[in-house]
Amino acid sequence: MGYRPNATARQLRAGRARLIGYVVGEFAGEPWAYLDSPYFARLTGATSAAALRHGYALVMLPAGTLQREWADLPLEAVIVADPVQDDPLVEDLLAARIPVFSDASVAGRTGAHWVDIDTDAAVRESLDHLRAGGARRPALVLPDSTTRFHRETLAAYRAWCARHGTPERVTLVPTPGNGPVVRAVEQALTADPRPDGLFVVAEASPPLVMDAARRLGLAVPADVRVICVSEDESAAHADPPVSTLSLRPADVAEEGMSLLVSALEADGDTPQGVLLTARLRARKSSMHRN
Amino acid sequence: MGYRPNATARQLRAGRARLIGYVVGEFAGEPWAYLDSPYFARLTGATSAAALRHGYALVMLPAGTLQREWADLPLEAVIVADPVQDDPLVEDLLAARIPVFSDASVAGRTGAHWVDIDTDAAVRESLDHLRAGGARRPALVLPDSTTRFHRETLAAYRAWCARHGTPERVTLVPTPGNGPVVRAVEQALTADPRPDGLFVVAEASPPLVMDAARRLGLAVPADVRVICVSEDESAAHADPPVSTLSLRPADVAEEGMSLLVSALEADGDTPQGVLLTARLRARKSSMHRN
DNA sequence: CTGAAAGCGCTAACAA
DNA sequence: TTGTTAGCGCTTTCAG
Repeated sequence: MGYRPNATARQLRAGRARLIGYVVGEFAGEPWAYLDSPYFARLTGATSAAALRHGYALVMLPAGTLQREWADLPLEAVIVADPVQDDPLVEDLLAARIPVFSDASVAGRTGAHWVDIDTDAAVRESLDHLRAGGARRPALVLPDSTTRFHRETLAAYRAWCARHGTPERVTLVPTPGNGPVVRAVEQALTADPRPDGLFVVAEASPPLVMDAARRLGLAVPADVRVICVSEDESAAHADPPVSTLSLRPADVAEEGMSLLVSALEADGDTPQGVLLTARLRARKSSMHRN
Repeated sequence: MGYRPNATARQLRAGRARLIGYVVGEFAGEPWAYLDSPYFARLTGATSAAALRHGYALVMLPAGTLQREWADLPLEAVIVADPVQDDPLVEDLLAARIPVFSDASVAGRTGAHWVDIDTDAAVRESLDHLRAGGARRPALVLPDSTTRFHRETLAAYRAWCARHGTPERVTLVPTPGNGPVVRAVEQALTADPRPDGLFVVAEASPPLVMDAARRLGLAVPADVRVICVSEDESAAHADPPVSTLSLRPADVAEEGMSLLVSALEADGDTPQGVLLTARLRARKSSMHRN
């Protein structure tokens, strides 16, 4: 017959709603713009998938809001992807004794768990790769953001430059979006002396980065070797194919959810974390032999 | 003091959980791949935003699953974005008496509401625009999918060709992704006689479509005028800037959520729907004067 | 105006 | 085995 048990009543009885909140700390200005980023799109999808597989459903929350604005949702935990520095949301959540899952910036705090990328190793590998391709003066194009990954990327880049006795060439991108990033790339490539390597951390469509170099009359990789931090599949189809550093959103989601679920299930307040290694996909844009 | 009311108990008392499910009917093979599409990314974000604004939270559900797989979620309604033809999920939901919100393919069914794009008008406007730019033999690059929009696009294209006495030139793209679409574009552009207009409905990075034409030695728009159905912001920055037909995901989400909420609140079983007009953004890739 | 009680729909424990 | 009951935490109603 057509009987369907009442899910809410079961949840009340069980004492758990099997619901996990998901917020992105970045892009506070445009609360949902983060889905336009291939990285966050993948991360969000993979997180949903992993949650479902563990028997939890994911509730999408708008970036830049506080716990009190959706306090009437029975969330067992909240995932805060890429929080900004001293994110008030993280504090709010922790104060409300709601388990938080985020990146390494919450490491050590009670009720907080995390997964993150080994930024230092990733930046070092990328810059070493550019150097191996002949780039002696690699420039960095970085979003002007206080995300842990971006802060650490800048620090790692500076350390690398110091180690190699190379002056730093950093162009900050004020806002997300293809337009601003392309302008920053052009700016970086027209500096004097011109960089012979480019590490584009700000998210942009890789074909557009190639277009920018072409417009300036620069050959990639002969004149400038390029690596983009990107999950955008179009990198492989660009002309030339663009080397990418993948932050492995699918694996981050997978590993993170396993950790979160065991923490929830074990009722563990003991903070735990996992560190993953980024993956460099070398393509033609960075491979050059003199 | 630190008292926090139990959300589940309140929901049980209130008899409503203020939770709405969200599934995409397409991409059944890769349940979460839809977020890689700028269209669905926007649609998903905007739907979340609109839901929250109306006091509902959105729960992400994997494409290609059935109601029974997440039956223990207290969903007041489920949004099925772009269902495939005779989608079993829609039937499943309707049978379980869960209100469904989807596209025009569910129009008229009890407990179902919808919002959709006027496909016929959109296709006609696009092809007329290509023709006004001098394209006498426009070709169509279409995903091999049974979504209502894709079915109706094909029908509208055929009707337009018949009306103008032009033979049909249709290239079907077997699977989503930049690679397959770019190959289909190349195939379409190397047909004999070569088309002088291209309506790319399959989602691809617009700069890559320009790259494909360039590789074949074709000038855009002089040799071939191009319109892409795309929400990808990179279209505006491509070389040349690519004309796009926007399916207005943000407005679809907005209008749809208003309708859904009033249906839920009014307890209305009477089917209702809204039809929106797509927006053509003419850029250089389609503007040519002989 | 303050306080007690009923009941939302379920499940787990217990009684028959 | 099958049937009854208590109680999850809240809100609303009703009594004091």
